[in-house]
Amino acid sequence: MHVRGTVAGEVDVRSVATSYGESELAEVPLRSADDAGIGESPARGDGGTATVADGRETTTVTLWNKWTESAELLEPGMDLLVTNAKAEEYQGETQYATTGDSYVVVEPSFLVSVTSIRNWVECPRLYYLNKLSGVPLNYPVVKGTLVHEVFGDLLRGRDLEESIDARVEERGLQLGLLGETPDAVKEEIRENATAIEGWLEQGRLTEEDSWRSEQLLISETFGIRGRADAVRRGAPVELKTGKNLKKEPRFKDKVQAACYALLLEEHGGDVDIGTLLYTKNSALDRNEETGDLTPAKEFTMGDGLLKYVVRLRNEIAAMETAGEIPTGYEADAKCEYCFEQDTCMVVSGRLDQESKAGQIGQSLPDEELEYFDRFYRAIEEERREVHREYAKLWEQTAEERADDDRALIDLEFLEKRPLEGGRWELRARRPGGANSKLREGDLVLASDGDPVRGSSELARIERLDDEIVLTADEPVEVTRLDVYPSELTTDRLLVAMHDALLKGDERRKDILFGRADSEFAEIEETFISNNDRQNEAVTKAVSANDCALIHGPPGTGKTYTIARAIRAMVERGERVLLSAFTNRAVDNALEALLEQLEDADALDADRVVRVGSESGVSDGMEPYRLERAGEPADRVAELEDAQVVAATTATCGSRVMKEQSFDAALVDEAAQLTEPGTCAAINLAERFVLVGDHEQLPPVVRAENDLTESLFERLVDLHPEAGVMLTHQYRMNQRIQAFASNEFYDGQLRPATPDVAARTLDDLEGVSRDRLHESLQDPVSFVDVEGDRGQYTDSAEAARIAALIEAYEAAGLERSEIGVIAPFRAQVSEISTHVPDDVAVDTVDRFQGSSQEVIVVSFTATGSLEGPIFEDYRRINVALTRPKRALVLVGDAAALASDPVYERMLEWARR
DNA sequence: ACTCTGCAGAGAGGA
Repeated sequence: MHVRGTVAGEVDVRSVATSYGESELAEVPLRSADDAGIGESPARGDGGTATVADGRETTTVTLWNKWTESAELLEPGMDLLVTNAKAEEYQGETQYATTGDSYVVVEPSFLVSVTSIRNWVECPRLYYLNKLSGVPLNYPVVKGTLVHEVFGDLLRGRDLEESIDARVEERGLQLGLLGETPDAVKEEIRENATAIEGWLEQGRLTEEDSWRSEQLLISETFGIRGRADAVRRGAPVELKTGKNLKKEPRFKDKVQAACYALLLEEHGGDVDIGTLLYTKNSALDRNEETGDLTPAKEFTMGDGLLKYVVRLRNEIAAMETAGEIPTGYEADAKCEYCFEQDTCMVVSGRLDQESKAGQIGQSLPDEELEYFDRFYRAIEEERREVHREYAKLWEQTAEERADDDRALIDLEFLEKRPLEGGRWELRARRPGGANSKLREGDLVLASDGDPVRGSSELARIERLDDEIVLTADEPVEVTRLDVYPSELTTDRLLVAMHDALLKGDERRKDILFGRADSEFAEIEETFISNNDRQNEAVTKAVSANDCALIHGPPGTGKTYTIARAIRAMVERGERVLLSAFTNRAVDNALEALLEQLEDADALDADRVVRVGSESGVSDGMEPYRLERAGEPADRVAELEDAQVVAATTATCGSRVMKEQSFDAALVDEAAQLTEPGTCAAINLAERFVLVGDHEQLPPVVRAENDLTESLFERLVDLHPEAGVMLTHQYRMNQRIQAFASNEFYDGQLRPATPDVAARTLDDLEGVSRDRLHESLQDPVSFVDVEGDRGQYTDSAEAARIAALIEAYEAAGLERSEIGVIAPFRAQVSEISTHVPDDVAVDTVDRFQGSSQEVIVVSFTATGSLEGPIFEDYRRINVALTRPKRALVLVGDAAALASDPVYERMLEWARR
């Protein structure tokens, strides 16, 4: 029986005399988890789980012997799972205890990766450093990855030479940055691969092996996840590119294999053999002791090792839950043999952390230490949220996942087709109307219906229509797709923050912490002659020695201003990075820049490069996209000769981009970026320019924390000397802009020209306002609809909106000139069923950054305006500033009048 | 209570 609950008090660890001698035990007071009884862990097919106490009772679980080590880690409030526990009656109360078959798992919903455990067993500090500073681009690692890829290909039956050629080609850019030539790399891989091939041949001679490569495994019981290099007859095989002439595998390698064994056990396996393949071992390296010729070392995994691995995992989970930083004393590793010793000492010294290796150098100033602490915590909170997403894979039913738009379920599997190179193409049909946040190009968990316990594979969505096309390493009979929760972004945020504080130069930090003002060079040049503020913005951007901050309200020409500034920098011979959070914003800014450069004949378009994935980059910018595959020298030349490089901030944190440096970084939509996110871009440049509007929507974060304020917003207050606000807008009729201007911009926003101020629907060809009902003839109107009281949908509003669209069409408008904005996604789909397809209907959040001739806003609130979505007034600012010529607000007047800001909006709309 | 974009991935190795 499995016992699961929350630690309810202090844990008592002591020794007792038993018939077997002296034993250690820990008594853990356990309370049932929030809504379930103790022990009510997720139902599993084997019937091994039972409810052991009802309601919120507290009981005691006794952990024996080695498990007391995990008990010492427990703090009240942590979750605990004990598998195969036995029940005992004690003074009329049911208590529980571990048995010889038990595992004790601390915070089981915290998913620890196998790599983390492998690093941790070497030294907990190594685990921490790896997380904090990432692994830079280096040849041994790239080579290791290549050998693994070739190994996978061999298992899938691909020809060796073909595989090597293809895999080396794919990594052209990385190899180029490392200064490697394809021939030399191929030769090295061939050496490693020969060992693999020979060993595989041996296996084939003796028996029929069943293989799986690169299997993604998640364990809800042990709280571990990872990707096994290969699985042979249910047992893990780990590939190592290095050499090991000892008789035994390295301990950390054994631990790694044991992790996969645990994961496989949960998937129905029962294995006690692990294989390590040291591919640099060759016949020439005959082991003196054993006469070993083969690169493979098999070892038997005892129960003890598997339990040890779970205890290691518990150490990580407990430390992360408690928010502690490891010191290295947790392990008995010797620092003098450690490759990371210097880094470890420097980090310890700079961050004033206790460390076994000792400290070097001066500690950062207190305010920087405090900043580090705050953001470290915030980023780790985000990571916990990603872990919660994982937990939902098994905590929620397929239907709940589908309702949350996190999964596509009940797909009809159509076919699997082998692709060149050993991969597979999978096809499935989805039932009509099914919706999800999955998009083409996304990485997903493709499963046969159960992504955790069933067979699942990491796959890429190639096409997403009624028919879905996927590519994957193995042929899963896919009937369900789940969003794959990735920690990549969190990892990169942490590294960006680390780099900003520990690698950033002092002058930059003086600016970030407000200890110095930004300085500007003298420039006598007019860049934009018809808009003083834009000209001032470009001047500041170009002349800043440190930073410039451009505040651009809706329609004020932010993107044009950026493009003009970059052109000026390029003309001065500088190398410039152009970045933003979203791919769309990067592509928009890049498009504007290309127009500028073309007009000015300023730069060969060949020297503009867009870095990003094929699915992220828009079709229009695809010609500028840097291809990663190819001849190394060519790939690297294309990147390094580029005078302008455009990439999202997430990509700026990639290993390839971190090798690049720039004179200036320009970040668009900077108010939508977290501080560490912004740092990922500006870390790469000598000086930076942030462009944005903190009166529009803030960064998207999962947890409520310090990440919600952008660096842009903080610096705007800190550095008035660096700021410029654009005030002339080129989008809205004067009547439309009035409310936003007064409410959000102190009345400073004004039409750039009389034409803009006076623009109405009548200016559009074939459109006449006279054909509209009188109540819609003003540029701003309000339609009072008493809603249907639905929480997130309102069909009364939706029906009314459909009628409004017909009215606008009757007045001569094209459907594509009309946009409908609603606060909730549910209402967006409700409206979509009422209006024709070519009318753009979307959430406020997704409308940010675009505009339309006519905008209809559906407030979707009846009676009152309660709910977090209405609390952030920046959202109405975005909604109301999208139209050029006409704005229609649809909603319940009584509800809107219940909030002062919305009430003022109502007065303005009704005039 | 809601909004929701990025990322190839996790692990690759050196005494």
